[in-house]
Amino acid sequence: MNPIVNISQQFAAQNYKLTPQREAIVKVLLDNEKDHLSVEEVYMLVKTSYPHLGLATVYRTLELLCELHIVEKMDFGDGVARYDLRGDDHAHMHHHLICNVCGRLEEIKEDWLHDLELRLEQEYGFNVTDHRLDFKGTYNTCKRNGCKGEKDCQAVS
Amino acid sequence: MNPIVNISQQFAAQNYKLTPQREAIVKVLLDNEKDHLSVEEVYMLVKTSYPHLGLATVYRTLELLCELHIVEKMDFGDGVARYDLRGDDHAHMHHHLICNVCGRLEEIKEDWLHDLELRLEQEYGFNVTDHRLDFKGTYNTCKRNGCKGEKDCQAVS
DNA sequence: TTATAATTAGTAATCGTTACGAATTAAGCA
DNA sequence: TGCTTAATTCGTAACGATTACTAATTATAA
Repeated sequence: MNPIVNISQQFAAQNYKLTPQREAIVKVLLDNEKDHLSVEEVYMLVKTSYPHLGLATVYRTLELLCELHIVEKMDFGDGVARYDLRGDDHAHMHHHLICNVCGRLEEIKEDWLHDLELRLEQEYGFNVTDHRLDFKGTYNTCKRNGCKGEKDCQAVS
Repeated sequence: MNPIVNISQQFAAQNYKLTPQREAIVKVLLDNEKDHLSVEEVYMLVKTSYPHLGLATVYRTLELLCELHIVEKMDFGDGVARYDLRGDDHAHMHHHLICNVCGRLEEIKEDWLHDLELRLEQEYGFNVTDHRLDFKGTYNTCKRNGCKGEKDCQAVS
């Protein structure tokens, strides 16, 4: 199905309207599905198709999309929130590799935590609804061309 | 070894001084080893033993401790940075369970990611220097007593 | 059309964090 | 001991991301 139509229906189902502003924002997200855009980035991109749109609307819309589980808010500790369209499927198959050298961010869409989550249920009595798994490190290919060295003290444990 | 002495040596090794202010902050961290204190919390706590200490000093000291790998900065997406003393050992055995109902935060000190990190090295050519693994969910014991329901849209993927 | 509610725009306020300049303390050396 | 220099601290101003607020606009429904 046309993703815009699909999202429009999700809006309607919760008594929200897909206004032109909201649609423009959703389109930016769809056009940049591979990225994890910050609010500022969405704002810049959306301005090309909807110049008068306000920053606050971007914030509000992303929050709404988040509430509707259409996008996912994430925080890589760089001081800005980032948003990503959330496929219907891979809620639990969504991990990140963040390169210390070039800053590149790769997504891994495999379910690596299923067994661990079973174990949490059984051993800890903890029922997982959401998780987050990020790795920081260096690509071997990056190491070769002028490594800037590891940045200290990132807000990722 | 006395942890303060140990830390004092780590300071000296990098040509930093363990001033009374810094020592007071380290003591707060040692006294609350189980918690993940925010800057504000450290600030409040340290004021009982060192009333004149300034907030900026807390920020600067925690940053320094982070640089020396004595503490670890982390971000649970609640808008404030949190800090935790970093045992010499469990750099890779440090995961979190965050309860949706009561907000309780439990630490898991087992190395659950070793195999995955090997796989990243081999399959992705990615050498992990740091990682982060947080689970959100509910404790079964919590569910029974007045569940507040799942909070939407936390900045944890 | 008119009344009501939802949405938007623009901007002020908030809040965590960082930067800055002056004051204080410590260290090195004559 | 005094003097010089560097490190550290303090208080606060500045900053940047986000949120809150008010007026204006748009849609909805009687």
